Amino acid sequence: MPSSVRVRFAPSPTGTLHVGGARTALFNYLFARRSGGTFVLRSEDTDAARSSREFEQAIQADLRWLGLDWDEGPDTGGPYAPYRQTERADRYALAAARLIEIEAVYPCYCTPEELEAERQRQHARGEAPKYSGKCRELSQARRAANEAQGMKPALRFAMPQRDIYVEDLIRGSVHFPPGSIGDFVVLRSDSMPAYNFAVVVDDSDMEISHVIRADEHLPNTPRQVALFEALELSLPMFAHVSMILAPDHQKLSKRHGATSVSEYRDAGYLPEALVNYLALLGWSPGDDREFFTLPELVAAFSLERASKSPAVFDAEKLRWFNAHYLRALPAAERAALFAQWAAHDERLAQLPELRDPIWLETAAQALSDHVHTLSDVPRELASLLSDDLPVPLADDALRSSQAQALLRELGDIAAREPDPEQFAHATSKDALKSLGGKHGLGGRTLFRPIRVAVTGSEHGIELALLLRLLGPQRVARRIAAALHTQSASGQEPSRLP
RNA sequence: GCCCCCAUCGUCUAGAGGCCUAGGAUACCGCCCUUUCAAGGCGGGGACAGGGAUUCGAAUUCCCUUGGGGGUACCA
Repeated sequence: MPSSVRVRFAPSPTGTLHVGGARTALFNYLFARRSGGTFVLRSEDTDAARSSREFEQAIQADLRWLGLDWDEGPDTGGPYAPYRQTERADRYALAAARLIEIEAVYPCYCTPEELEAERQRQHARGEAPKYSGKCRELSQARRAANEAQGMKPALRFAMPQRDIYVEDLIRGSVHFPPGSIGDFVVLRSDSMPAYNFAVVVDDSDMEISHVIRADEHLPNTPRQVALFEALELSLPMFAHVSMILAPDHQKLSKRHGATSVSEYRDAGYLPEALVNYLALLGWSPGDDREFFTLPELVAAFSLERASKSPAVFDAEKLRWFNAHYLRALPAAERAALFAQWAAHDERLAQLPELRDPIWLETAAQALSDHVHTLSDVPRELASLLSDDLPVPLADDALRSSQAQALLRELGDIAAREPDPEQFAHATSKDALKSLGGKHGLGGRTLFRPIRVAVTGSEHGIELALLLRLLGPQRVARRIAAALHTQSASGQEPSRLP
């Protein structure tokens, strides 16, 4: 049997791509690629008030950034075009006509206000808020009268009163008892299809074999199943993956911080980190592997290993993945990214170092263990290079006469060797050690005063590398300033114990 | 309210009746490495929601309770 797997990701372009949507898209993509099937992108844009082409474009850009490409879609076209619901009105009209013909639907003249009032009443009485079905029994005369008045009815599906079973690949057989679902709208009064109807028509038209979507759609599925059956269409397989929750176990929303893919891109996350992290939310490979490229995910993926329980989005772990991928980047690639991010920062944009590829590669290498996201880059570079940032401390480390003598000599070297290469050579690790030997300093008593003098901080990257990145002029300036600050603080030089 | 789903360390998860004194990752803590901070290595604390039932034996099967989430729209 030719396994023609066809799956779809069907976002509604009413916002940017959410991490939850990205994960759903990823699972669909992986399933399609794994099985040699087709990945379809469909735009569910029937909510005219909230949908826009801008969002549609933005979602596509985010998917591409993640590395997820689709075989058929609104932009690429395909044998089942169009892939935008607003362009498929004729398909819905056809299916609606069929439903009218078999009397599976009826016109409903209730206004939104009436429906809302009805829900209120049901709520007050402690009943399940579902449509009463009152328009179901309207006489032909009544309907004709309403039409004559110019009332535009919605088309409502008469939900069959029987058991419905949804066979779910992840959850097994799910049973919905008769009477638990009210009649729902299929075609709105403006002739736009409602979600449950459009989905069924499209999934059938596009010969979707597997519907892989988030758990929140499971309660909708019996409606869709009823529609499939009323239209005598063959059912796709369903797979409802667990939802992604915020740390407070609520639905992930803006108030929890970044939720959209573009926010993570703008915050300096790498797509491979986000993909890797998202893949492991609600799915596991079954072994202890944790790092996966997209092709490796394709090879490892299966729906059987998708988990049923909801997953909390852990921004810390995503950061950890990102730091890992940043460190693993080839040096030249990392340097280019660092330069790109540094260029956004006005403090850094003018610095000549940022146009020196060798310098950049050295800096990117030195800083790579200190950077979790690319947005850390400007801050790290600025604290390295900006002249107004680190104020040299009057520090214990600078108090000893040996340390001050050492710094004076290092300052002389910096003044004497204006050429960066020569200076780097003169301040290599070995050179520093022998310099320290001359002054009776070694280990921390050697490195700490230099570090404090040139950065104002006790912590940072390896010292020889630091001096090389700062260059002779800065080093000379900062040592002079540090010695000045130290003597101005009124502390007499003291001998080391 | 009603319907549906879910339930292992704080978090992501492994675990398909004996391999579990419950494994890995993250986060946290300690040690090592080291000129410091990181990174890395090693180690530590930390979980089967509760109660019944089935079974020689249950994290694993069944039922109930509790808790969490979702749905109940002319949103998707």
